[in-house]
Amino acid sequence: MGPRAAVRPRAVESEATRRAILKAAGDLLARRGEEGVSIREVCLRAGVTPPTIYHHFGDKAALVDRVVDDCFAAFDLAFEDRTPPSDPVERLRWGFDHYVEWAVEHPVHYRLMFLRSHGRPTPAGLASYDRLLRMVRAVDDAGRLTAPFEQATAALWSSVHGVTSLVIAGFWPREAPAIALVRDAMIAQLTRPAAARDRRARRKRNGNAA
Amino acid sequence: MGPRAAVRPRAVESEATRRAILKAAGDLLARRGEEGVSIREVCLRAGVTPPTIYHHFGDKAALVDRVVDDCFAAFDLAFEDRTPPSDPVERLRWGFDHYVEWAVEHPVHYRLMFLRSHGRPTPAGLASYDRLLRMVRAVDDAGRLTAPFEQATAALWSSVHGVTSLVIAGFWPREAPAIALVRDAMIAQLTRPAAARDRRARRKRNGNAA
DNA sequence: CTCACGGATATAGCGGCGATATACGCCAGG
DNA sequence: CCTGGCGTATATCGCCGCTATATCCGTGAG
Repeated sequence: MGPRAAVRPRAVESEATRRAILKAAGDLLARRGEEGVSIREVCLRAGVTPPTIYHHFGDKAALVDRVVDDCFAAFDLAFEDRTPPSDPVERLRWGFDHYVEWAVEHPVHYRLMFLRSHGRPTPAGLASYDRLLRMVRAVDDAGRLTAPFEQATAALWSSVHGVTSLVIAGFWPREAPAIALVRDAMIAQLTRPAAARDRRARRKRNGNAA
Repeated sequence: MGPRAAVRPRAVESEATRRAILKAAGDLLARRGEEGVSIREVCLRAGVTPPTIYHHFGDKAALVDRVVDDCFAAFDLAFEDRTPPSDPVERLRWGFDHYVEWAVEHPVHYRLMFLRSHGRPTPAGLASYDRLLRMVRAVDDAGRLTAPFEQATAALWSSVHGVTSLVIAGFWPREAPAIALVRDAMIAQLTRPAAARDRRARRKRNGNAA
């Protein structure tokens, strides 16, 4: 920890190697896409040799899984960095839009996270889903959900995932008007307006809502 | 063309080779999945050598594109083989269910058709989309569409694609109740009930509707 | 302090992949 | 009968994921 650490302990060295591999793989993924990530190329960028990667990660799929974990963390952070509307239904709309926006800006990552064939829910992925669950729970707590809680959550996810996949795959332009149509249709069907007294109370608290 | 063709003309021979390659690639895709289709394996099954494939198709991606064309044809056929409900809105529901059903039974093919990164609309793919367009057009012609025609079509496609992708990817079981929830929510929001006199006329024509 | 242990890394190579330069055989038009 | 060119085969390139084997060196027991 002090300046004397000219010879770092082996565990520290090993962890640094591990990080270098993950960083190289992540950079490669972002720059050259999914096909651009090869063990040999990662080795060149991380300054290691293939057996080191296999020692740390097992195989290429496991390495990619770890990178995908980081993607989920970045995905979560993109929501954490912005302040959502206070109205729970408006928060759903806000989340929908930012979900699509993030995915369009990181199509390679989104594909790895949600479009692969195995669909194993990673811990980081479950944390992301938990954020959605909490958003829908807030609507339910306000008495404004018109469908069973889990089903409504799943339905909203599938809606935003549907439009996102079509944009990512290139079938739709990113400004497709159908995106907002799907968003508003699902929200209109799964939620009900706030009761009049709630709306009055909210206006009093917030001034003008966005 | 006659029985004299003991020595087949070169063009016929070549076309037979082309078909053999496509058949081998299609079988391989269905049996071993997307990763199982390799030029060498196709060669073994079709009884040809690599340059022949490259002569006929250019590269592996083009060969796969041709196979995907056949997938769209099979997809279309799955709808052609069944008789849809006469009510245009019920036909949407019927189409939604059969879309999901077909995709769940052919996940590898669905993935190639709709989940790849390039999303080039092939002629066969456009024909499939045309079927959806006609279904929505029928709703519009009955005066029962609540959104612009193209947007409503796109929104319906994205909804069914969303639930399908999540099932295909393994995030949802194929019997997930949210599937019907999404289906009915989108249809409820994008269509309106038939006018009373239309409903009476339809009942008189059809007896009891399904 | 010594030294065997074992975790971490390197060298070299296997089998398979997509793709191709080159060459050959065989049908078609003269 | 030539002969041009299309369709196919041989052989090979460079890259891939992965691993058997060997080496280095920090570490912990004596």
